[in-house]
Amino acid sequence: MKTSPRVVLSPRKCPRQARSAVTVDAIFEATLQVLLATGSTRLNTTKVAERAGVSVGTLYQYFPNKQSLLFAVLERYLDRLMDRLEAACEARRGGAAEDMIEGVVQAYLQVKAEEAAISRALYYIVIELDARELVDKAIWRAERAIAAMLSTANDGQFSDPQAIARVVFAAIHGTVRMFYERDLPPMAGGDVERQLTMMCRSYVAAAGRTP
Amino acid sequence: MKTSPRVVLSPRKCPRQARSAVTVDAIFEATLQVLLATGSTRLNTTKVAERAGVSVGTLYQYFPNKQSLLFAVLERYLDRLMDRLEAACEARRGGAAEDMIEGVVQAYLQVKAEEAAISRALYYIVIELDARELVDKAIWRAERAIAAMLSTANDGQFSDPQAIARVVFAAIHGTVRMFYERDLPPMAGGDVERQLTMMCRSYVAAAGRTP
Amino acid sequence: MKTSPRVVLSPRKCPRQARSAVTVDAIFEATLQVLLATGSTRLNTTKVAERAGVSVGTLYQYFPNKQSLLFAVLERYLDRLMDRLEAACEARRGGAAEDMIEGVVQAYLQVKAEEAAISRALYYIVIELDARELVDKAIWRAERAIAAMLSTANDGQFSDPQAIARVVFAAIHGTVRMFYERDLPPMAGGDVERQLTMMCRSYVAAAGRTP
Amino acid sequence: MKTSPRVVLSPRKCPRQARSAVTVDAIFEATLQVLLATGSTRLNTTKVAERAGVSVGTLYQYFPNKQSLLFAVLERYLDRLMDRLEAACEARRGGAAEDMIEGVVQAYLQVKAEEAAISRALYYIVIELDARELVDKAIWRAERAIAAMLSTANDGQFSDPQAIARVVFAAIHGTVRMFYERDLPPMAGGDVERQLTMMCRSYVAAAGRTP
DNA sequence: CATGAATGAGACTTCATTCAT
DNA sequence: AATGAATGAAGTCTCATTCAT
Repeated sequence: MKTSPRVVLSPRKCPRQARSAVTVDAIFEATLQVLLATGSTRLNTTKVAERAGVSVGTLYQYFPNKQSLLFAVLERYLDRLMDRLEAACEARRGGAAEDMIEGVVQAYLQVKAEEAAISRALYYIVIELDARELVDKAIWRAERAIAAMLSTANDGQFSDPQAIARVVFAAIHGTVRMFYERDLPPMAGGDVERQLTMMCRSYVAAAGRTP
Repeated sequence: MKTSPRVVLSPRKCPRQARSAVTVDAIFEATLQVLLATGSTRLNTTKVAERAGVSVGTLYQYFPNKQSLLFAVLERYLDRLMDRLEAACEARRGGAAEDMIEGVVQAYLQVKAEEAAISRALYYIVIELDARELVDKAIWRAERAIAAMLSTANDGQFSDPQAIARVVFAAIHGTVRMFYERDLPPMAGGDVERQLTMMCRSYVAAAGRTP
Repeated sequence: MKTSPRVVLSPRKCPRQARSAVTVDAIFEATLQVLLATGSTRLNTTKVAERAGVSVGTLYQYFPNKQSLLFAVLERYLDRLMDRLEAACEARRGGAAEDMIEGVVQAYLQVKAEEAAISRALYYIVIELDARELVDKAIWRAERAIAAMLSTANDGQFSDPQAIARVVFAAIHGTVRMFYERDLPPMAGGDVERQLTMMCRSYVAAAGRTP
Repeated sequence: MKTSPRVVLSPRKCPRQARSAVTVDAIFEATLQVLLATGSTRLNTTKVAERAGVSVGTLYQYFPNKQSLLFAVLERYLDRLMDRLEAACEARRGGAAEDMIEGVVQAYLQVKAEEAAISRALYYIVIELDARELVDKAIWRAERAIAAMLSTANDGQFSDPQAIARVVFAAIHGTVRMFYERDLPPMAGGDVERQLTMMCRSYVAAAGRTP
């Protein structure tokens, strides 16, 4: 896929009619399926359209080019992922710092376990589109959510919750990626969680706080 | 007319003459350069051959197909990376556990900083080739090196150094990846290092040890 | 980047629109023309597409690969050839055995004379594709047609018409091939026919029959 | 393989030294092996040289190009085949006409049975090189041998032995090719022979003779 | 709006042949 | 003489995108 010559990444039109929304949804779903079934290299617009039960022409009415499609799919995925993380953080506000962190680890692991394959496949898109901005935006959401949660800790105030959140999220995300990217978690799932939790807890505990 | 191919990943022939070795090296080097200059999606065998100053035919005399070339490049990169990590671990044997870990963090950050771009570009190859085995092998080397180092700690024996090593490496690797994959380290470099160090130190400290 | 192909011989899609049928026909026709004009070794998909007045892409939309194209062309040719032979056999039912055979010889020679060149060119395809099955199917049709005709002989019943048909067809086909494959029939056309007819007549006469 | 621009078909040099003869023989043998093992499309000079245990360069010292190699291989094969047929004819001189013919059928079937695969593979070369002349020469040898044999019949003189020989050989060769080209002779081997013999005997018997 | 046939640039790969060593 | 590394033209096939119906 060629990337250079100034490509439009935003979808062509917002589906106003119900029918359109269904079509777009089908296309999104089809993209993921093709991605999983045939791999990212073999993904092409014709296959996606076929799977979605529409013609290529129709696909191109909703997305001006392949990149915009992938971009939209990625965006939607990240949005939903972060929605869930935010919800998890909100649900845990007001507890003890270490417990809150434990909750985040748990939530993130669970979400990722459910969709390890999709996650992996989409990573290809990130590189292909150089869609780092989109990922950054997602990371910011995650950090903000975690930081906001940490601010409500009932056992002391962090001097820089944002910084803590940043490292905690990096550690969780990175670790999880490392284990789930390999198909067989070489550690029993529970073990990863325990160790990762221990690491984050001890980090949070070590981070300076004013009571 | 082709009749029924077969995808092979191992290189085609070992260069017997001195001339050949030079050629193969040039091809490796060219691959990295093209990868960095044009991105992984734009990489094609013609460009690589051109950059290496040879003809496509020559390239295909050493690698039966594009995949085997990328595979070999990746393998070589990971080998060298792990060589450096192992050296760093060995140089720090026999210290206090937390200090050793600090050293590893430092070393890994340094290595990765030097080649963030290449590292990122190669990650695409991992996905495209589904070369997880190769990555796994590298990870094992890293874990073994760290575990071996931890076993020489002069301030107490870990009950399961392998497990500690695993999580520590995952955290370091994951965190680093997250920050370096975004071109601009959003944290001052020093800050990442400080926080990551703190996290790993506190984890190691928290891990059970028998004096 | 290709990952793992698979050689398919069946056509890719059935033309649904009228336009498609025209295209496919043009491609068939073009294949034969290129075959005759440049020889089988020089035949390539680009030339065929050009001759057919379409782009390579179009060609590949109907045939997944070069082999399937050649296969289809061969199949169509054999089908038509056998259609004509069957018609000739049917038209001669109910005569004297030797006369019927004479008719078959005549018919086959005529058909082949008309398309000696194509026939020769296609033979290369049979070898290249190892499309013996296709040829076998055609031979079976021929044998069945001849045997059925022989069964209607008004001058005695053959004990094994199938066996007679088999040898008769082999002799006719083989002999014809031998003479037409060399561009210049070294025997005056009439002479071949006369001799071949004599051979087949005497064979049929010699074969056991019950009045 | 390109065929047009005036290509030299004769071998580059007649091996004068024993060593050369061995090399050339090895190359011939290797060509057949590669032909059988990988098929005619995949046959290439490098593979042949490898199999023969020499380098491509050496191969090109004996044959100016690929075509001349194939040409030589074919020529040698046909020569040997006809040597055997001639021998068979000579051994049967002076018998009854029908018995002599029976002998030829027998001999030809036996020879071809032994090397059906090679025979088939070489046929490709005939087409690729358009080496009909070579084949014609072989056919002439066969016809001459059979005609000469027929002239010694002790039971009557044929008016045109050459013509009889021509048709008999065409029938035998064509029939045999038809049955052996299909891997599985659909008739029990003995049955082919019996029927073919009957056909040729009755033809020879029917052909005019002066006692 | 939808369809799907058509396009064609461009990617991968092969292989006959040469020539420096 | 022998070797085998290097060449590069040519062939096969893919796929994003357009447009007539």
